[in-house]
Amino acid sequence: MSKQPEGCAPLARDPLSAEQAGELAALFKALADPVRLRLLSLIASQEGGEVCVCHLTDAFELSGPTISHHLKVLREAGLITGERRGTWVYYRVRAEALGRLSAVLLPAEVPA
Amino acid sequence: MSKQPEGCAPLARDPLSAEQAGELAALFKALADPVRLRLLSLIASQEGGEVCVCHLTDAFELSGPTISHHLKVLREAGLITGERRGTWVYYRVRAEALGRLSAVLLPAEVPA
DNA sequence: TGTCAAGATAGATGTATGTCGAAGCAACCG
DNA sequence: CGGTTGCTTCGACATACATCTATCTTGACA
Repeated sequence: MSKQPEGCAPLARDPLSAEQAGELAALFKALADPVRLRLLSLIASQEGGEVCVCHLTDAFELSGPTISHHLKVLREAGLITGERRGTWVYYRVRAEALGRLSAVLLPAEVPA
Repeated sequence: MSKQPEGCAPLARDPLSAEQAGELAALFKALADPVRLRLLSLIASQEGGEVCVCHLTDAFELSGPTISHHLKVLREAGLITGERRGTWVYYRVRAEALGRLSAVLLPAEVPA
C-alpha cells in the first residue's frame, strides 16, 4: 500500500536520486524471489487475467501462510491486486506497474 | 560470473519454471538495493559509458569496501563489467542484460 | 446459531545480506 | 627498492527475510 512512483526515466538517462532509488529498490526487492516471480507469472499468464489463491497454493510445495506472505509482498509493492468474491480471493497483476519497471530498465540507445 | 540466462519470454506469456524463476530472481536481487541501483544508473548514464571506481566512491557516503562489495554483486550478476587500466578500474553496464530483464517484465497485451 | 473451509495474521527460527575496519594486491613514483 | 594510492578481500556484526506452526477472521451453509 505504498505510493506509486511516477513514470521514472530509464536508469541510463540520468543518475537516480536517493529517493527514486529507494522506491525502485523496493519494487525490485518484491521481484527478487523465485516463488514470487512464479506467482506473478502464474497470475499474469492466466487466461482471463485472474487466479484464485487456492490454485496458487496448489502449484507450490509450500505452506499456505508462506504463499499468503508472498502475495502480500507483491500486493504491498503494487504489483498485484486481490479481490475477495465469496469464499475465494482472486489476484490479478497491475500491468502498468510491470510496464513502468520494464521502461526503467531500457538501455539508453540514442535518447534523442 | 554466473551463466547468462537465455532470452526468456515475458513473465506474462507462460508460467516460469522453477529454474527460470531462480535465475531471474538472482538478477532482480542484484537490483534490489538502492545503492546498487544508483551505481548502475551512474555508470549507465555516464557519457562514454564507463566510470572509474574512484568517482563512484566519491558519490556515496559509504566506505570503499562497501562500494566494492556492491560492484561485485552487480558484476557477478552479469549486469556490469570491470576493467583495470593502470591504476584505476573502470566499469560499464551490459546493455543486453538490462534489455533482457526489461523484456521479461513487459506485460503480455495481445501476443499475436 | 454452530460448524467448516479459505485466507490472513502472529510469533519463532535459521539463513542471507549490508555495513564496517583491517589487511592484502596491484600499479605508479621517488 | 620502499612508500603511496586505488581497489579488493576477509572477518565480524546487526538487521532483514523466507519459512514454518498455531491462531484468528471471514464467509457459506445446514
